[in-house]
Amino acid sequence: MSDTTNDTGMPPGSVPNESSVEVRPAPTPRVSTSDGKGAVRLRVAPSPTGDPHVGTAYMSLFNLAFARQQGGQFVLRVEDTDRARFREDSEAQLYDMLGWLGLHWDEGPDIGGPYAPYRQSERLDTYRPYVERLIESGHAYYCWCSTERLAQMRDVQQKTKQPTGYDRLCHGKTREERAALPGFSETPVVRMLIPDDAPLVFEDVIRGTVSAPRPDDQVILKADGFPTYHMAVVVDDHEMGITHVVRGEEWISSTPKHILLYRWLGLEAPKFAHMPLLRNTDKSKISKRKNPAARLTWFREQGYLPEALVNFLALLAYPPQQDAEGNDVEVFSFDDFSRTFDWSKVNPIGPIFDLKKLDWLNGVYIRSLDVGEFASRLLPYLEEAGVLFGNPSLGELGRLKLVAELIQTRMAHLTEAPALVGPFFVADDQLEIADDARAQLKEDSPRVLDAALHALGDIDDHGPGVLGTGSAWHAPVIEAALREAIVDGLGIKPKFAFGPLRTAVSGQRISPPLFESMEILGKTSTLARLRALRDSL
RNA sequence: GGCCCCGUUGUGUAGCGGCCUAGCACGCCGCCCUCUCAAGGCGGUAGCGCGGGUUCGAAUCCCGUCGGGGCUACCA
Repeated sequence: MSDTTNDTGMPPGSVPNESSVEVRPAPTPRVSTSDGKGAVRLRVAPSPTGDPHVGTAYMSLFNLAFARQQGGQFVLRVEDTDRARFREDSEAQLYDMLGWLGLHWDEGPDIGGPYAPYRQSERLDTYRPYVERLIESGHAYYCWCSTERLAQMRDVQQKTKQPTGYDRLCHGKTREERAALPGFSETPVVRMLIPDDAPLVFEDVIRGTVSAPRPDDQVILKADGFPTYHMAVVVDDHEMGITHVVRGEEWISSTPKHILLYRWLGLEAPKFAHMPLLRNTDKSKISKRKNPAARLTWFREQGYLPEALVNFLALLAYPPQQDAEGNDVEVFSFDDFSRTFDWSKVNPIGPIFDLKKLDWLNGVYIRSLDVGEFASRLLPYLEEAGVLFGNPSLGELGRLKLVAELIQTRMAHLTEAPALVGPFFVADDQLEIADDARAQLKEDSPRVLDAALHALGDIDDHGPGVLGTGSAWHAPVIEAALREAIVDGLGIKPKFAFGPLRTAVSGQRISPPLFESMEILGKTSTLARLRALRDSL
């Protein structure tokens, strides 16, 4: 078992105990230190065809957990063989998101490694000899059929309810012989010649013995000279020394092709683990079209903490951790997950990607952060919303930390911060009173506000220290004064006594605790805001 | 259509022939706490798809059935 440390999915409470709000240093460029000789080697092999997919993070998590447990390596390989769907910025986004999640790879296109290059488009020369060997040994053959003929053929097969599959028109023919027939294309592809006795059963580390459909004569080299996934994955996994192929269940049906390729090439096949597929609410395979959460970037936009997402993902199709007494523990770190990880515990049922538990977990992680750390995580969202700008002053950061303390138990998403924090960073005469807040003011509001103004005016806020510290302007004093004046004095129930004050101070119906808010704002601002609302009635 | 994979409360899971009148977490509902909203505490709701077997005994094993999903590309 590995004792390799990593910084993925920090557990609650393991954050640095830094008491100030700090701005993060720029990430230092990573360089691969892998020697490619780990006990086990796993990889994740996404294709850069758009926004990074949540499934990629899910696969990476399980790959990494096992690799770390075994003291092996985790490789990131970019499968960019589909030139039609290739998206330029996709790769950078992928690095960004996996890095954000703390799912770090030991080798990859960006950091190199002993088996570089890690981008398939840069490995074209690698595949050629393998394809040649297959053609020479008679396991593969050229095919000149045009896409039109292929489509037509499939059409007929489907209409006559025949199994679909290539009809081998080109097999055994020379270019000249084939050219005489219709549906000829100048640039050939190369196809596998699937034998009748192709092995259809294989061992899966999650599912045990699995049988798969009989493949047809799959294309392994495209007309544009790029290998298909099937060819590239087998060659690369072999050349890169991959010991465990972990991928989605959708690949079960093509595994026989890969096994055949390994066999023909005389290579040892890796172990296979087919993970269940994450689902939309309607149980279909999770898709960006049906589910915004299929986009990895969505989680950061929505104010989720990366450690919460990692924790959540580790709970999908996998049981929780257990404590010494055998009780379930749902909140845990990547290291805990990795330490106890076992393929046999993976549930083959495809879990529905339901955000409810993630929302709860996010709250749990938010509450577990040190206040300073919490405040610094708020910064990007506050800047995005225009509550704070560029380089906040020391005073602003100090105030933010005080406010952060009040709102930490009141948030499920970081995106909720601007609404809660905003009132503390707006000029008194710029504070907007929300319509719904104003609407719920009762006819006794003026009396309440007058009483508050009077009672608070008597509190002495002079004294040493910032924010009135050292003065009498403290939440307990403020509360006592207000209760005496309004609850006792006017005989108004607390619930109604403080409503108008809350609205005056925050502009909202719902806000952080009132008296603490007043303390942070200071006497001058508090009175100005109470006065402003009073004057507007 | 064909071939595969899968089937425990709304969701995620535990269960691997008797400890199951099916446990846990989230959600939901109610109560408590309370200056709002949260957080926290306490309690509650809801499930083995269906039908046959095997067995003294089945959520657990077998068969069928129904249901869901995946694949069926010069996409991954």
